[in-house]
Amino acid sequence: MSLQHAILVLLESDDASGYDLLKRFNGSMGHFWHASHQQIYQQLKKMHAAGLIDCELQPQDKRPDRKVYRLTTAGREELLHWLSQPARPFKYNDALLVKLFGGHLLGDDDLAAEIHSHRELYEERLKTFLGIEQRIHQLPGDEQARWRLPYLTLRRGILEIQSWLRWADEVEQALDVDVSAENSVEIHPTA
Amino acid sequence: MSLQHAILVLLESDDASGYDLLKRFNGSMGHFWHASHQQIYQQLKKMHAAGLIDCELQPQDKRPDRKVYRLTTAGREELLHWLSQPARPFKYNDALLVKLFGGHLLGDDDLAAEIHSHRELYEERLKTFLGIEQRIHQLPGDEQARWRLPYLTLRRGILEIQSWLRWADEVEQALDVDVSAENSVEIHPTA
DNA sequence: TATGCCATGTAAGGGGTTACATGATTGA
DNA sequence: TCAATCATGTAACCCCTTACATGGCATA
Repeated sequence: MSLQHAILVLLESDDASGYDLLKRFNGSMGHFWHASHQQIYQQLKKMHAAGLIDCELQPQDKRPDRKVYRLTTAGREELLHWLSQPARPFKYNDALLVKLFGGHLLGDDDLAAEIHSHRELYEERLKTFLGIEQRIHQLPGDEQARWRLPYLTLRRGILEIQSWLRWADEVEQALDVDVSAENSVEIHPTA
Repeated sequence: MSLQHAILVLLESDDASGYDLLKRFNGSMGHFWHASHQQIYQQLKKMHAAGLIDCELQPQDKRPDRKVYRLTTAGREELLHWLSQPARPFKYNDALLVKLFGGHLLGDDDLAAEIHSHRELYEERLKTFLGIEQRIHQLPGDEQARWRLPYLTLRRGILEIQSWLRWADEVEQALDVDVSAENSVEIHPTA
């Protein structure tokens, strides 16, 4: 039920098309909310039918038409109502940890390889987030003030990934895998 | 599709009823997998129909009968197959951060109060996890070895919460709310 | 020539949530 | 007496995923 409210939050700060929203879910909101394009288009349809958002068709030449959505009064009220209620605590459902939990059926190096590939994903994301943080720090003071709350959510993303990486270090130590040798197994086989 | 595999992992280490599984999802797996009792019973029915698990009925006096499930060969194969494939990266969908992101529609003290109530949840969980960690540390060496992988998942839970709490400190500083005065507003109003 | 971006959708099916339902025992 | 624990489920609904579908423009 919260994708709706995530969309309302985004539309409150700016009118947008489904495609715009998708990009924002992959961008400024990407570290704490995920949504696929199908989800978004379906949800927009429902919200429009429910009167929470208006739609204006913007024809473009050489491009498909854009349907630009805007909050209605009812949408704004729904958003304020949702904000006034306690947010539901987050539910973790992490397949990687299920795998590790049952990992005695696998070899330690298989587990280490899995951790390693996730690590690469997280390291890349961390770079992106730190880049965004840099850009926010370089904004003039009043602009920075406008980004105060999104900045705090970004900080969550950064601290989260850093903690994940520290955990991955622990795991790799525990699995006792020589990471530095990983790419040279065939060249320098253990004697 | 992964609840199924979480159940397979749990049944691999021990036969269990739906109710047992529920307790384990709230216990040793609680920090990385959540499942409701309806979800579990429905899933068990499907898995039984698919031949992944067997069921034995254990009558009890003064208690409802228990249906105890056990992996079949097909179930074990499915589990091994799933383990051999890369785990899907985790998807964050955190309503609290959506709220903070759109929090300019709310007052800073409302936001701080929300963070505060989540903090209480997390602090309690951290205590529980640290307690479990202590108990694992006090086990004899061979028992400790058996808990090696679940222990690593527990470490993830601990590091995760600690990083959340550090973030909450940052947020509370940024919101500039005097936390120590929170419970004494009526007694000592700001002059 | 192929990939990726722009921009929108539908349809089927699977998964998850909410509400409803039962009923005895034990401890505060 | 009230709530919690033990122990199971059904039914309706909503949400999300997967696959399918279109089609032009720009860049490598």
